Formats: sequence, structure tokens, C-alpha cells
Amino acid sequence: MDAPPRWLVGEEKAAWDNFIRMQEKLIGRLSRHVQSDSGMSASDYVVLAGLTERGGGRMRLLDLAKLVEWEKSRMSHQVTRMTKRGLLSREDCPDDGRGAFIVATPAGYEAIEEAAGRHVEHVRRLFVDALTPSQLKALARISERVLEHMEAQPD
Amino acid sequence: MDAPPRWLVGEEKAAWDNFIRMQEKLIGRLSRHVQSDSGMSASDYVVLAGLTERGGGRMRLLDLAKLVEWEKSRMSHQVTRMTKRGLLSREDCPDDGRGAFIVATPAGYEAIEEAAGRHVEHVRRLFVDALTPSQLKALARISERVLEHMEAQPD
DNA sequence: CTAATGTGGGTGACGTGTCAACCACTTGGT
DNA sequence: ACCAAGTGGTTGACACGTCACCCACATTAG
Repeated sequence: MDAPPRWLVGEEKAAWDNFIRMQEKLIGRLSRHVQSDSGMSASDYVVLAGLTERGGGRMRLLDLAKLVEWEKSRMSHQVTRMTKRGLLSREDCPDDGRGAFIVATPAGYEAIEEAAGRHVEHVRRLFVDALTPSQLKALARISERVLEHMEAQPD
Repeated sequence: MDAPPRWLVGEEKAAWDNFIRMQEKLIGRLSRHVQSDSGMSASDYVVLAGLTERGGGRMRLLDLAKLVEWEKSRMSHQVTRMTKRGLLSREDCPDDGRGAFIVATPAGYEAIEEAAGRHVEHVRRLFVDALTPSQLKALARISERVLEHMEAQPD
């Protein structure tokens, strides 16, 4: 019987609209910065950052994909491209004939170290500096809350 | 002389990490929903929503692009694809020989009306319902604050 | 009127994301 | 030992986004 949609109103609508616009503008600007001052795409950055900071520079492809919440085929394509550009390499896994280790090359390490420092300055400038400590705290809790809520929710 | 990067710490880091993860997961899930229950991509949705709700179903290409904060070439490509699928059509502008009006077709209207109702239910389920009214209000203000801050900031 | 410059919009090439199918290897049951 | 089912990973086709460049028309200066 298809009840009519419950459109957003008042604070609901304000929160959603502002959040969406803010997030789009912020992410867009940050990825253009990564691109223009390190020559890497935002995806390159995410992959290298995850691999080196949380995987010690060497990880199985699926583990890396889960870490950054990507699909395996996306990761596979991305690794192929980054390998061609010398940032990563693939190695066979001795324990599991199907497996592939993804390894950050020296050039990969260099690139991420360069980029990370610049990136954090942009994050500060555009995001952290815009908010008071208590607003930062509030946003941390709100984001956490939404994440938990989503995990408890079907798809 | 290249001061060392001021890495994020404590609440700064928590706010940023949680925000990024939340936003990625939320946007990802919502666009998969739009896709699977209306057959449209998230981009199709944005274009049709902007065009019909705020442009009366008929707008110049550049105006539409500005409205949703896209580059003109992206919009042009997108309109081309949507035109092929019957959701939009192009019309010449009599006042300006270079101009192009983008018009939502009846099929376009139908599609967006169908999709919008379902979309808002997902937004409620995944986002609005996760937060208290005061958290929604806080997020609205925080987002607004970041937006204003970015506008006052060079690039 | 005409030439320079600006603006609205399109195009093609290339990097990226998704989906579905596929291959090779592993695992578990019999 | 063997076969079914599962898992790790790759591939190809196609939709999408960006960049640089292009073209047609408009505007302004002279």
C-alpha cells in the first residue's frame, strides 16, 4: 500500500543538506590537493597510506581491500595501475598458491611520506581549524554513532 | 624551511578518522541503493533532482552544473549519456546561439519521482534515525561552519 | 565594421569504479 | 582418492570523471 514518502523537514533537512554539501566540497578539495601537490590520485594515497601505516608495507590483496573498504576487483585494478607506475609490486604467497602479496616499493614509501605531510596540513587548514575543540568532539561522536547505527542495520 | 608536519592527535584525529569512515560508508550505501532500486546512478539522481526541483525541469547547462557544483565537461558528458537513455533532452537556446537548454523528459520526471521517495526513506533509516534531534542540529551547524570556513579560504 | 577576447558548450583520451564472469587453488565431505 | 563447493585474485566490458583542447557565437574596443 506504499505509504507516501516522509520527506525531510526542518532540522532534519538542514542537517542532511549541509552535511552533503560540506562533505562533497571538502573531499573534492582535498583530493585535488593530493593530486596537484604529489601527483598521486586520492586512491593512490589511500592505498599507500593503508599499506604502509597499518600493514607494514606488505599485505594480502583482500586484507588491504577490507582495510580500506573497497571491493577486491577495484583493488586489483588499482594495484595493477600502481605497479605500472612503480609504487607497488606483487609477490606470490608461498602458503597459498592463489594468494598475492602487495608490497610498497621504495618509491611508494617516498611518495606517501611526501604526500602525507602535505595532506595533513590541508586537513588542518580546511577542516580542523574551522571547528572548536568541542565541535570536533561532537563530530567524532556523531560520526561514530552513525557508523554503529549502520552496522546494526541490514544493508 | 619546511617545518615538520603537525600530525593530527587526540580528538582531532578521532574526529577526522570517524568522519571520513562514516561519510564513505554512508555515501557508498546510499548510492548503491539508488542504483539498485531505481536503476539510476547517483549522478543521474543528482542531475534530475536539481533540474526538476530547483530548475523547473529546464535549465541552461552551465547553470545546472553550478547548481550541483560540477564541472561543465562532466555535466556535458552526463547529459549526453542521460539523453541516450531518454531521461533528458537538449534544446537550442534562441537568445544565445551557443547555449543549450537541458530539459527533463516525462520519463525523467517519472524516474526522479519514483527514486526520490525511496531515497529519502534510506536517508532516514541510515542517517536521521541514528541521531537525536540535538545531534542533528549540532551536525547542521558544524557542517555550515566548515562550509563557511572553506569559502573564506584560498582554494 | 572588424579584430581581439571572452564565454557556452562539446570532444577525445585517459585514469578510475563496478559488475559479472572466470581461473586456479584450497578445503571439506564421502 | 576424488569431487563439490568455497575462496583469492584477475580480467573485460562498460559507465563515469578529468583534463586539455577545440569550436561557435557573443561582446567589446577601436
